[in-house]
Amino acid sequence: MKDYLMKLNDNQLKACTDSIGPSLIIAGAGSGKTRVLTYKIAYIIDEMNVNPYEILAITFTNKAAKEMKTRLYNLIGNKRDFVNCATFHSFCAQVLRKEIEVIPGRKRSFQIIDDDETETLVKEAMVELNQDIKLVKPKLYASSISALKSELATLSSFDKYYAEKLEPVYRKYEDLLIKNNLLDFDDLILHTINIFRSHPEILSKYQEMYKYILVDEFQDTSNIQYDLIKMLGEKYENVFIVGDEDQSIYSFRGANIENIRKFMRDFPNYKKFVLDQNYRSTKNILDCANTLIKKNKNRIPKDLWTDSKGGEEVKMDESYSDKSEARDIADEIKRLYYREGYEYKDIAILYRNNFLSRNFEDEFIKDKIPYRIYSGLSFYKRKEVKDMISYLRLSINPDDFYAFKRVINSPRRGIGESTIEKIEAVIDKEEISLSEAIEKVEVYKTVKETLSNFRSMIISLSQELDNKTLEEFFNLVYLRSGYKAYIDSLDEDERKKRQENIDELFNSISEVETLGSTLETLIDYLQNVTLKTDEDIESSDENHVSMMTMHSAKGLEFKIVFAVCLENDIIPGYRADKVSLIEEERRLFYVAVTRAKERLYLSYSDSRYKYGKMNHSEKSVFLDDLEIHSKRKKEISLIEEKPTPPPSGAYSIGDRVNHKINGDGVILAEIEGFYIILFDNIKTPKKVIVNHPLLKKV
DNA sequence: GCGTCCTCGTTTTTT
DNA sequence: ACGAGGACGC
Repeated sequence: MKDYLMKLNDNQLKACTDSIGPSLIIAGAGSGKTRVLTYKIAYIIDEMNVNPYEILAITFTNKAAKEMKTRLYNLIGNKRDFVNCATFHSFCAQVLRKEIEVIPGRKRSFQIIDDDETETLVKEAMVELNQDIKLVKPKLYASSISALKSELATLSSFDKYYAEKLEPVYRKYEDLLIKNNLLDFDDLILHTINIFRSHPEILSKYQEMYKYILVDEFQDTSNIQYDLIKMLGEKYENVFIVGDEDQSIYSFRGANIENIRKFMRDFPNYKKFVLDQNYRSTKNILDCANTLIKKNKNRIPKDLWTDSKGGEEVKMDESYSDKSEARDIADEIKRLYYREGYEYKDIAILYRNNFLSRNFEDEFIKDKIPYRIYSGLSFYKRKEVKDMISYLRLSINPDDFYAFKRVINSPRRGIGESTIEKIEAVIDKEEISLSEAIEKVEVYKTVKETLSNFRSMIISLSQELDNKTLEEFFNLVYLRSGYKAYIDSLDEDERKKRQENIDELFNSISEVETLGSTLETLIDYLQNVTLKTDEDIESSDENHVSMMTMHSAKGLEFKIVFAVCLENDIIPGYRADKVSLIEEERRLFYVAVTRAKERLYLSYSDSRYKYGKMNHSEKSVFLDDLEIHSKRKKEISLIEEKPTPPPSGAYSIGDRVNHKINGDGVILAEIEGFYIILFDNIKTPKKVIVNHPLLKKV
C-alpha cells in the first residue's frame, strides 16, 4: 500500500479504496473532501492499475479542476496529465468538438458564447420579431430559454400567454446560433446529452473511454447534468459522487439537491461513506454550525465532530447602525492584528449581498486596513477584454459579424447603430459575407472610408499571423486596432484599471499552450476562452482582509470569519418566502459559519441604509437558534458624528420621543438602562438604550 | 453619431 | 444612492 494512504482516517480510507461500483460520499464541510477525491484517483491508478485516461473527474469550476490537478501532481506526478479533470461544460465542449457534426447544420469549429452575448442575441431575435423589449426584458426570455434548455422547464410549464411569445423568440434565437455557428453554455450540455441519446454508439464509445467517473460538489448538479452522469456511468457503474446537501446553495441556477436521492435510486448498489470528522474548525464553531443546520427539515441528519478543543467563544454583536457595525469590526480587526498577532490575510468578511461591502470598505480605507473585494465582473466579462478578444476573432475570421459589431466603434470611429443595421440588412438580403457587404453597403463617403480602412486593418493583421508568436501578434493587434491609443487617452484612474486588465489578458495569452502554428494556437485559444474565468488571477500573496459574498466563500477557509449584516430580509433574504428557500438561506449561513477555523464573529445592526433610505432592521431569525448572547456594542464612536445625547433617564414613561431611525414613538417603560419604546410604524416595541444619541424628545 | 438627462430597478454565480 | 440603459436633442 502506498504510504500516502496512511494520511487518511478510517472513513476516508474506506471511501478511497472501495472503488468498484457506485459510491456516494457524503463529505461534510472541512472533512477533507478534495483530499479523498484526489487520493481516490491516485489509488485507482496505482493500486488498481487503471489507465489514467480512463478516469474522468468532473467539477463545477475551473478553479476546482485546477486545484485537483495540482494536488494530484503531488500524488502521482505526471500521470495526472492523462486524467481528464474537467468542468461539466469543458467536458461537453471536448465531446462536441469531436461529435457535433452528427447534428445537421452544426460545425466542429463552433464558438461558445457567454450569457451577455446570449442576451444580445435574444434581444436581436425579439427585435426581428417585432416584440417590445421593454414589455418583456430580453434577460427574462434568456433565462427562460436557459431553463428550457437545461430541462428545468417546458413551454407548457410557463403561463400560456407568456409561452406563446417566448416560443418564437426561442426559435429565432436558435436560428441565430446555428447561422453563426455558436453555442451557448446550456447548449454544451444539451447537445452532448442529445447526441448520447440519439446515437447509442457514440455514448457507448464514451462509456468505454471513461470507466471511472468522479463528480465533485454533487449537490450542485442540475437535472440535465445528472442525466449526463447517469448515462455515462450506466455501463460500468464506477460512479463516485461527492457532495454535502447541507452546502447546496445554488438552486437558483438549477442545482437540485434531489439528485443525490436520484443517484441512490438509479444506482441501487451504491455504497455510502460519510465523512463527518471536521479538520477545520474549533469545537465551538462546529457546535454553532451543527446547531444551525439542524433546524433544516429537508436533510439527512448528520453531525460534524472534531478532535479539536473548544477554542474561542463564537461572538455575537449587535450594533445600532450599519456604519457602527463596520466601525466596530474595523476596530476589532486592528486589535487582532496588533494585539493577537493575526495577519490581515487570516481574516474574511462574509456578507449576503455584494452591496453590503460598502460600509466595511469605507472604514477600512479610513483605518488603512488593506482589503480586497472578491466579486463583481469576472475578468473575461470586462469590456476591454471582450473587445480585444473580438479583434482576435476578427483577425482569424474577418467575416465574424458579432465580433465586428462589437468593435467597429470601439474605440470610436464614428460608426453607429444605423450603419451597422444597413450592413446587416445587406448581408441578409443578398446572402453575402460581411466583407462583401462592407463593399456594397450604401453609406456616406466618409463612413465608407472608415469601414474600408477598418477592413484593411483587419486583413493586414491576419496576414501577420504566420510570422509572429501569439504574444507578438496580440501586441500588434492592440496597437493597430487603435485600442492602445484609446486606453492611453483615458484619464488616470480608468487608464490604470483597464491597462491592468489588458496586461492580465496578455499574461493569460502567453500561458497558452503552443500548438503547430500561431493560427492554430489562436483558434484553439478562442474556442475555449469563453469557458475560462479569472481562476488564476487571484492567489497573490498580498496580506489583505478578504471581503466576499457567502456564496463565493464556498470551498475556502479563514482563521477568522466575520459573518456580517445578519438581519432578516438580508439573510434570509426578503424573497425567501417558502420553506425550501429559507432552508437554502440557512445552508448559506452554514457555509459562512463553517469557513472559520479559529474565530467566528456574528454581527447585525438595528438599522441599515438601503436604496438611499435608513431602514429599521432586525436580527436574523437564524441567530435566534444559536443561543449566543449578543453583546450590545458601546456607542462611543458615534458621538463625534451625532448630537450629544441627553443625560441618562431624561424622559419619563409616556413621553413622545423621536428616534432618528425608527421615527416617532412613545416610551412604555424603562428597564435596566433601556427604554421600551413603541414606535408608530413598528409593530413590536423596541429596546433603546436610555442615552441613545439618536433619541430626542418630540 | 454622440452627449446628456431621466427613469428604473435593485440576490446569490458559474460556465 | 447609484448605475445602467433608453429617450431626446444637437
